[in-house]
Amino acid sequence: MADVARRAGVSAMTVSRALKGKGTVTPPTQDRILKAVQELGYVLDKSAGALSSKQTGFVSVLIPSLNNSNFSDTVQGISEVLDTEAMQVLIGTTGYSREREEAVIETMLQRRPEGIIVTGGKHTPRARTLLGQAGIPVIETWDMPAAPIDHVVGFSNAATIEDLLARLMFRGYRRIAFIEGEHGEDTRGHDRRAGYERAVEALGLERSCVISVGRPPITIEHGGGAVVRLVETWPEVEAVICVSDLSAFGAIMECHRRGWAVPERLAVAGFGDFEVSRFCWPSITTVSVGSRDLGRQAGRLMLEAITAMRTGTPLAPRRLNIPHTVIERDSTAVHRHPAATHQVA
Amino acid sequence: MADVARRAGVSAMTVSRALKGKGTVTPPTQDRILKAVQELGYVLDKSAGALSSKQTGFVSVLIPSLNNSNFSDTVQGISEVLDTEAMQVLIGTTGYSREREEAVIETMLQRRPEGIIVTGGKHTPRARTLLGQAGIPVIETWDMPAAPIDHVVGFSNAATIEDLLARLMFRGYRRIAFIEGEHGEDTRGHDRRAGYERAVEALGLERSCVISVGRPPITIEHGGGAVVRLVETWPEVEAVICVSDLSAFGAIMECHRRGWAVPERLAVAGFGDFEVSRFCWPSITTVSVGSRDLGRQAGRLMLEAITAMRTGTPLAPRRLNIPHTVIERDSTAVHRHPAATHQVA
DNA sequence: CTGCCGGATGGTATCGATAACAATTGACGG
DNA sequence: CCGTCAATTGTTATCGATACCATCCGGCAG
Repeated sequence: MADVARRAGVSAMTVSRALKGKGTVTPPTQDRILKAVQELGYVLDKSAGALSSKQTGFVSVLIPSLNNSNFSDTVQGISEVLDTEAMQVLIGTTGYSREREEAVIETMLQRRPEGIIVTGGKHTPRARTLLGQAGIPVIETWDMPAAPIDHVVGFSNAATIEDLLARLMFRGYRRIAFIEGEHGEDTRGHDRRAGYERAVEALGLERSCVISVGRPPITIEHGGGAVVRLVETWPEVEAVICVSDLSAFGAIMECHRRGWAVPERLAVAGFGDFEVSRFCWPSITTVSVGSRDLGRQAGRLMLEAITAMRTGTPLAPRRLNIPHTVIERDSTAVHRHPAATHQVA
Repeated sequence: MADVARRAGVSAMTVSRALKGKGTVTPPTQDRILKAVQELGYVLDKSAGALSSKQTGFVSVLIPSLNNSNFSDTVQGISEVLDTEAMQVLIGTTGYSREREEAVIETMLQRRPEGIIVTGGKHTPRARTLLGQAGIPVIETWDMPAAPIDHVVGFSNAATIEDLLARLMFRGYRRIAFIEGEHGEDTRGHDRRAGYERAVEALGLERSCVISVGRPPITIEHGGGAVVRLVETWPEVEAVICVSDLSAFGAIMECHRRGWAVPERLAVAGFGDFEVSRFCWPSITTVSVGSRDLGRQAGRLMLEAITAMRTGTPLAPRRLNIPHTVIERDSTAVHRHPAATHQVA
């Protein structure tokens, strides 16, 4: 930077001001500086800038996996918003493990992000401590924890499945099963299953039929395996809710393979409104939470919180409840009950 | 850090050494320091460390989109390897645009990454200059450019499609079409199409039938729309190669919807070996380049290059050609030609 | 004509860690 | 009992930019 300053005949301080558009620099000076920058091929060093200004321009985002389009959509939404303020997203993946999450949080904090967005509301005690003491805004997403660390932009996973199940019941389905991963790791999946159990009871359905397959993340393949076990175990089941659209898709494809008509023999619903669900044949009934938009909202809240933090007045914890929508499609389009008269989307 | 040093009764330098396991610190001293760190809840500041050591521990990775599992798999592979050396990946997305790429590169360089991995071998002139002058290892992936900037870990997109087309021909297909996005943006898609054209000519097929739909990225939906246009335009076509598995999937689902049997009425192949292709009904013939492994190899090369760079002896440009595999599945399983006798996987 | 004011620019200290080198310590052989 | 060496720890300068305050300048009111 000193080189640039010399060449432009100004001080380093003025170069710094010119480069970030802040402060006041006379147009001719500005031009001379930019020209010098150009000629020397100089590139600003933000690490150094971060050190002195204490503003790293980073926001950390932790997600279970990049390979799940729900989460990568959320990241995209966050990035979109943060880009407008020249903030950069530092992505970390936790592999659906709380221990990994703790480790990743620790690594991330060494980079001094100005805020951190995590997926889910369940964390190891140490992770909670780390986040709480970091002195930066924290946003938990994709969940609605009872005792948030700081801000929340999420929804109740249980509630989404309760609504979905109610909708299926309204359509006339009575024997409704649930396909999920084995417990312990994927807390959001666990919550959805809890919602299923609760709804089965509340709605007075006959009994709950749950098939657990594999360790999270539950894949397309798991869905296929699970639906076979389901039909063998409880042939009378009329519909099944899968913990995610991917498993629902796998289940449907396996049904095709075996000649089980969907939805006639078995109706299938998922969660997450993945792109594949909209265009699958048959299209898949699902719950949409607007992953991308969820990300945007989290991003906006984060910007606000960071601004507040810079001003010295931390933002009081916010709690944004993202609405979800049950999207009924062809995979649950058989009306088994006379009360069902709606047109299916 | 000074606080920690005081509490542990040592100098800051010793704390620094203790925290990074480098140098030599007596076990009791080490313990005292770690205890002090614990008690004070101190977290190392790597930005500051980066400034003085000139090692940021960052590697930038630029991909067109997070939403494409090929690319997110590659990132995952890269991360896996870099994690072992405590290097962090800074992801940037370019939205399939070279202009965006140029802008992202510029932003990234301000963070002083120790290496940068980009997708594709086509860049704006300025982007090339920036990368070339950055003084760090550069790896181009997912392509095999004639004039690489530095290292390459990739393959020829054209060659993959040539092989795929040859395989379809061997299976007896003669009238083979291609579905792609509109040109100009997705250079890899463009290369694949070029491979198609070349193969059609080389193999003496009747003529090339190309349907172009939408701006990249080509989605599932585009595939569905394109296949309809294809069948309307050239009813005699027997097989179609889609620029990616997603569009192939969309095409197949649309065929189901319209009662066009796959592969009997129309065989469909894709590119990329997405998870969806393996479990789709019918399973989709595709070309696999092992995205995750490609990432791992790029990661390993990057580590080597960074080590070499730190030693002061830049690594001579390497050129890793990643082998691809045509995976034949049910979506092209009709044998139209007596010569075809192989078992389909 | 004088003095004040605000916009533009420069000088200096500093952010938090680490590199490089200096100093200290203890062990061991002669 | 002393000198030497290696292991351990401390001291100082520095990385590159920016915050903060000082300075300079021209314009304008009185």
